[in-house]
Amino acid sequence: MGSKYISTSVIRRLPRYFRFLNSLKQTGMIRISSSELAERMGISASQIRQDLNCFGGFGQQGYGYNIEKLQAEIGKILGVDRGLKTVLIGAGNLGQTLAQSIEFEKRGFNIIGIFDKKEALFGEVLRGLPIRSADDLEDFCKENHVDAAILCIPFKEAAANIDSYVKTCGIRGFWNFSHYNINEKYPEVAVENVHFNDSLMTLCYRVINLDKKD
Amino acid sequence: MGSKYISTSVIRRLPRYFRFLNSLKQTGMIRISSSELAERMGISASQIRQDLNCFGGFGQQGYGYNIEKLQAEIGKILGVDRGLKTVLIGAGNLGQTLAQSIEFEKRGFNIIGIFDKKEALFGEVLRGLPIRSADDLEDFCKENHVDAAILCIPFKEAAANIDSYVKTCGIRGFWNFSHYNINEKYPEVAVENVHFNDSLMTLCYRVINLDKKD
DNA sequence: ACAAACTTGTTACTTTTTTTAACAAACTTT
DNA sequence: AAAGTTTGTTAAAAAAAGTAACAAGTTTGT
Repeated sequence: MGSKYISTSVIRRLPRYFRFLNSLKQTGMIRISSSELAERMGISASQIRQDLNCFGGFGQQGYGYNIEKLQAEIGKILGVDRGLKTVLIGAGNLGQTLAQSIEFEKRGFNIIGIFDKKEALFGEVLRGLPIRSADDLEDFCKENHVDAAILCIPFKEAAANIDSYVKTCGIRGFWNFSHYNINEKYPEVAVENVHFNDSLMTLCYRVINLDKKD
Repeated sequence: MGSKYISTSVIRRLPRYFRFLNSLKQTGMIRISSSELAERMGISASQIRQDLNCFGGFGQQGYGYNIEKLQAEIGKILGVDRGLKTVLIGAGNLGQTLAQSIEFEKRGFNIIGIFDKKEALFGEVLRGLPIRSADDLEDFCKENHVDAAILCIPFKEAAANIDSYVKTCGIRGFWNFSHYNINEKYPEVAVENVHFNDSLMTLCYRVINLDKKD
């Protein structure tokens, strides 16, 4: 199997290709060349060809790329149909909203359990799943293989429980909404951070300093 | 005023310094050297000194940095007390959750208006503010100077209204939860994207390819 | 069937960005 | 006043990202 290391910037462009090709597909277009795709996406043709080349050859000289096939290939690379077994940890305001509004199945995840500390929430149903006690998470993970977790809990909770999540529960991927730095302690797991506060502060800086742009 | 261009990586580290110094402050520590801060944060002392140096000298040779003062300085650089006048556009599931659960005032923003297309929502109160009709946004922006917008609307809505937001409303900063690429059309405004779907797909790829890490 | 026109996969090169190292100058402590 | 710290700053090194170029394979038109 291709075991080549792929740079972060390449990986981060894949979802955009995936989405873009999807919209092209819906217009009925059948094929596209790297240069036309490049122009439409506002990037360079070289970059597209080089990005794709990390994973293999999906086009044909003189023809270009079949849009549907290319999208399918990128989807396969990203693993959007893997249905990774996933638990939502923290069913507060944010956790509930994510559970209700995101199409996890189309992005490679399958939510199989929802957990919270707060007794008042136990039994409430979200996305067809009952909210369970966080105390039952370890047992749940022993009974069900769990690949990933969505972490919608405060920093302190994350810090206190990360050992359990990684070592006992065997979770290998985290969609992390807390500010706890998981990779510092466990560099071997996959982490995608979504740090609202940092993102906001960055935006604030940028608005204030618009004159310094570029 | 310092008009030097600051790289994105530097800016993105500032919020983390800000948060970290805050927690140190709360332990009662008064001063810290770049090398000790570096060790605690898991980065290099060189990098800290160089990052800070982009904005001026906040420490003292032989002494190090006064924690409270340094945090205050970084807060000032980020503009966390600017209270940028901000509207929330889109008060659906996500918009409501953000409005309710994020401390905007502590991150430099001041929410002064909430808008949505959906008539059923008009008048409902969020964060002490009534949800207004999206049709009134332009008028609202003419009466109130608006610096930034939180965009919790679908791609198509964003694409259809971005001209109004930028040109008519004069909004210069976007916290963008849609997939619409604002900077492609308006490179002159500040944008912070939060793309849940892309983030999820990236995580999926990473979990699947954990063996290729590093 | 053949030539002209395209377009990819791939390698090498260039540019930019990011990180690390080093050290004189300045302050603190004893 | 001397010894020990630690910064601000410049320069160098390393890493990453992006661009260009082209041989080889396809398609299209005649």
